[in-house]
Amino acid sequence: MTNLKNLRGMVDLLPAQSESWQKVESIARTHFSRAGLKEIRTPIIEKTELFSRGIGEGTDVVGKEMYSFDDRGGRSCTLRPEGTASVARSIIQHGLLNKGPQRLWYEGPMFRYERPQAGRQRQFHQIGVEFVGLASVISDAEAISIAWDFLKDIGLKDLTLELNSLGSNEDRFVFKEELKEWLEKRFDLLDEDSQKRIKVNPLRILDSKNNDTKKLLHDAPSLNDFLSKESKTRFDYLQNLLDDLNIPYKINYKLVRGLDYYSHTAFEITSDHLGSQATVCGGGRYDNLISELGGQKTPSIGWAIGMERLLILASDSILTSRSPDVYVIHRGLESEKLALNIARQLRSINFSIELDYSGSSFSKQFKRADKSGADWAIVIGENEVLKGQLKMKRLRNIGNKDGSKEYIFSTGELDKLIAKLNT
RNA sequence: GCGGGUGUCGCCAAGUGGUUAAGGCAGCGGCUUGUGGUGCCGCCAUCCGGGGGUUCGAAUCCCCUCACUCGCCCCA
Repeated sequence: MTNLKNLRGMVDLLPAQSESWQKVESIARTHFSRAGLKEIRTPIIEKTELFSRGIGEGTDVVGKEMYSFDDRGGRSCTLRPEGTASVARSIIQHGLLNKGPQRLWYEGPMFRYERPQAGRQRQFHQIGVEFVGLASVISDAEAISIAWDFLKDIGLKDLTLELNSLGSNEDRFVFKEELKEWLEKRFDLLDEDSQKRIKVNPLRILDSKNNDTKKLLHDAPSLNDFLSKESKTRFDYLQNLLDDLNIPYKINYKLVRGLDYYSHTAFEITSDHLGSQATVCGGGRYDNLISELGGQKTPSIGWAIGMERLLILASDSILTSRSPDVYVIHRGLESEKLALNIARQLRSINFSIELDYSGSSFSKQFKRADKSGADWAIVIGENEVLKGQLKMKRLRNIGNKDGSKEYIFSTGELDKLIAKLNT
């Protein structure tokens, strides 16, 4: 087993966890379908160009985190590092906007070549929502509220919604020049990373984690002061709507986010229980992405939640795994046939049944039955077969009304056994 | 790409130069030739991430390497 191990940062999802994932996914689906969203599934590999153009050449994701390779035809391909660009591409390609605005969700693996650490893997999973072709502030509020309510429903506590407005392209352009000038005057005081960023992406210096730079930035021009009247009104109205929905938020003027396509609304939902990678959900408005990729100008907003991070935070009720309803114990050839048959019949009416395969002693089988967590054991041995009977035993005391632990049914009256199971 | 930490059975874990590598959990078998959750007994690493070296002798010291992990950057 020395060579054949998983690639770094690629994680197996083992049976012990898959049930929790399914629960989360099922809750997500409920939320999405209530909100009238439709699912979209796109390939996990795209032309490299889609991401470099869509996400932005200057971003970390494109600059150093993409899983890119040439296929046998010499085309440069990339494992998707995020979902939005693919969704945008698909919408343009299939002319979906001719049918009106698209309200979509997606789920699946994403790939980023980074050093793995807590809450970060190279293959990770996002579940995301995109409202494409919607410009109104209500759509921002709606998108945010879907994320917020979903996370709350999963049982996450101590979440913070951080909110900012990046303004329009024009706002940002003016601000960027101003900021650049301000920073250049203080070039020597900046940390190395930030010095490099001045030319490429000065906005990103704003959320530098370097303490000295942070201090310095206290007096830097704020993007907020450069927002046009329209942008400001927009931002104010969004806050207004969130207030109405009783969704608490914290304005964070330094929140810029690492993908180029955002404008106006940008937000993150964070938790202090995640260690260093605090963001569980991130998103924003991307009014220029679709046109950037060759479509019509199409205002849009979306977000993505990291499944792995979500599951780190999920409540115990999501994480506990389900036991079978009934454990079937049997010994002997005839019993085996009957056991298989009974299991099948009970399964057909939606009971979950675990059948013992060991052929070991009853005592052993009972121990296993107990460990399985099942409430009931059905015991089928030679005596039972001879008498045409089934013995059913209660393994746990929950809801034991009549005080009895053992029940005997004839094989002909399975309905009585089922009635007992339902008590 | 750059820092810090760790690497002994499926999981947890003792052992820090002296040769049979504790223990617990899980697993398997038995006590109990048909009845559970307790208890008791037995089995379960010729090997200590890998490769070199030092030594009479190493899991324990040195070197290299790999993997995992936490953090930086950035993000989900």
